[in-house]
Amino acid sequence: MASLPPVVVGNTSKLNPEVKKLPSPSVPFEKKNYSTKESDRAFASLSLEFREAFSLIGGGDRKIESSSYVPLLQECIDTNSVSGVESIHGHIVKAGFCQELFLMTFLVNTYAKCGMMESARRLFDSLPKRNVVTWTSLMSGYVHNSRPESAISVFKEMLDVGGYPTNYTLGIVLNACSSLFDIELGKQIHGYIVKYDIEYDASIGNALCSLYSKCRSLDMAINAFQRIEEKNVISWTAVISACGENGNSAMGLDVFVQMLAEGVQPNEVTLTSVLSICCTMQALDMGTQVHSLSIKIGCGSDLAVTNSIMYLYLKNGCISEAKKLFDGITTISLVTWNAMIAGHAEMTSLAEDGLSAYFYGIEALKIFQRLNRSGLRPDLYTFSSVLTVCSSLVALEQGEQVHAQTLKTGFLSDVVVGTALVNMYNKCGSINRASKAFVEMSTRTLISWTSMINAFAQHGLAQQALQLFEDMRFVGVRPNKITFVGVLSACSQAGMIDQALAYYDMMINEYKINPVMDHYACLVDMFVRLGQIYEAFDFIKKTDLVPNEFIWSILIAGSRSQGKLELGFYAAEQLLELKPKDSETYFLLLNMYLSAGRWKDVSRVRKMMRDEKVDKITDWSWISIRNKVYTFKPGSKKNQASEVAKILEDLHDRARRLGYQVETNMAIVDEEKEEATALPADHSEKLAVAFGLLNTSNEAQIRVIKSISMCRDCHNFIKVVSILTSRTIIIRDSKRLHKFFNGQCSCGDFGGLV
DNA sequence: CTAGGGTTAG
Repeated sequence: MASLPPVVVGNTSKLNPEVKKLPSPSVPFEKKNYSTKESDRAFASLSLEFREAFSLIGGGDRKIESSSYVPLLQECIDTNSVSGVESIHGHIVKAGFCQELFLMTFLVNTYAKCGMMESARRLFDSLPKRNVVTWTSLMSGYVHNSRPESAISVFKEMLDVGGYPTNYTLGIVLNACSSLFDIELGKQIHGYIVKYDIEYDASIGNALCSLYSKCRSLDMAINAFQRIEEKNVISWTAVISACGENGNSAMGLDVFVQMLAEGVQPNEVTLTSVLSICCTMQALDMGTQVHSLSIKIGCGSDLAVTNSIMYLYLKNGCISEAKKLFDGITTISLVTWNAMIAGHAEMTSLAEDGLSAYFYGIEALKIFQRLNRSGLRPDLYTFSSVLTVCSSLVALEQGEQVHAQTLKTGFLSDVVVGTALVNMYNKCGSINRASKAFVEMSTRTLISWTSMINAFAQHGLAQQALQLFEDMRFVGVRPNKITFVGVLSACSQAGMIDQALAYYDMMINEYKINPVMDHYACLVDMFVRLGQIYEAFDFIKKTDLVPNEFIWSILIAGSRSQGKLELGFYAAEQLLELKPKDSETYFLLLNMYLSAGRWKDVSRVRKMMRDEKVDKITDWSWISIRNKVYTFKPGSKKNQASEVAKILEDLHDRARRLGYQVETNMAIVDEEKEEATALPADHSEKLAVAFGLLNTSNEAQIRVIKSISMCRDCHNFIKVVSILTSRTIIIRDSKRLHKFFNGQCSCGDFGGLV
């Protein structure tokens, strides 16, 4: 168990040590007599709905007591009725109950709960006397209305006039610290709590637990939890959430099981926290059990619980279960919509193949449209997810529309939305607009900086990437391992070997970040780009690195372009062993043996493909023009006579005159197998690009998505097409983004190209 | 008067 924090005896002198001996907060009611006329007039001033409620408690009767207003005020809280509070307040004034401290306190609380902090404060200031509950009500109001700094200043005011805090008061102050991430004040309060030995109290312990959780100190949060004498369901829930929020999901689930074992009944809030943990752990089994449990304990229809389960199912690919839950919800909240959209957005990266990923993305956009029509207003969660979807769909037009919507609604100023926008423009091939979006952000997080650095790197703009990295360090943001992936890949693309090694060293020694596979991949990539393929192999051996698929495909591409065939075969066989179910790899290997004329190996690979039932590869491309999606398969007969085929033929002719040579050995053609392997394949992206050229204006960018990675032949061809047509052509394949312009590609003609 | 929850970016 971790030790308690040091007691900071800061400005706690005003805190009263007599915390345990507080005067009873409730003030006895004083009964008064009122004239009939007065009472009737007061009753008439009530709004209709409350007059009705009033008569139920005998409001017409002239002997009404001050406490009779409490249920009415409670009703205002429950229904969030602003006009109701004002009306009842008026009635109370007329009835002459303004001296009733208890009632006035309740009124302050009611104003606060209804979000009317100005009224609450005005009433508070007008009171001739207040007790600690009045003070606490006002503070709690500020916390609930997202004004934690006001809550703290009220707390200081109270201490200044000699008020005594209670455990409730301290809980609220801790809560305010938590919203402000003010760990310093939090520790002072904690010091006071330790000094007067009241850590055992649940309202204090629970608040401490969530404070430390929010301030990223899981040990302290657990410590606070353990010191609570009578742990209630809220204590357990707080500590479970703390585990989840601080990256220890497994412990969170353990604590949940322990809670059940100790016979503490979870409630809907507990289950939501647990479900959220299941989600991050992709623990579908546990989540399903919690789903059953939620039904058993009667909170199966709680909206937050349902949203969590729905999201869990989505993230685990159980679309129909998620849809069933969604359809069963009677009042769909914004969070429900957001979870649906985020779930589908997530599916686009989890999907097995590019084609299904694409359809999940389309589905997410459809849900977003339905949300817009439903009358609810999208928020920052919605916009961030939708922008991510636009990124994976390379859907620039939709992305621009969402951009406009974020501007109009004011959510553009949110840092997460801003970062999502940077990524959207980047992944749609527009580095200039990505950079503009980044520059216009008012605040930036590590993720924002990292996104922009990686964006520059992906576009082959090494200098800008490195400059931005230095800017980021200059403003004091600490890079993480993903930042270094951007930095190293920028160096590697530009062939800056010395800088790459220097940054690699900086990462390990200055920032104490252990290299991961992506960093190695950058360095291997760099050696290969510089033509040092044996150095690349040496580097792998030297680092005891077990290469992953990405590294093998870099080595394959390098070996092929440098004519080191034996290395290429070796690497390809390794890749196949690593990904035995990957049809793309089989075709790659097949092509390599075919082009080398190694027929024995050709038939061996063919046999393996038959055994594994790999007989075709889903080469699909699609292009979106004016919000309509067009899908293409590799050159099938029906396209031969079309205008698309004509354009393509013409482009081929003109490309040949510019020196382009067809590579005839690429076998990525389905259906007409045997023949097709010998023919220059019109892979799907060629058709999609031709279609795009035909159907857009002369200056427009062409943006195509492809389900598998581009082959070398198509890559060469499209480069030439970008010269012939003076167009920018963007192709996002399964591995990376290719932005072709004036005969060049942003990938630097490299990176797993086969 | 009090404490815990669901959905966002690399």
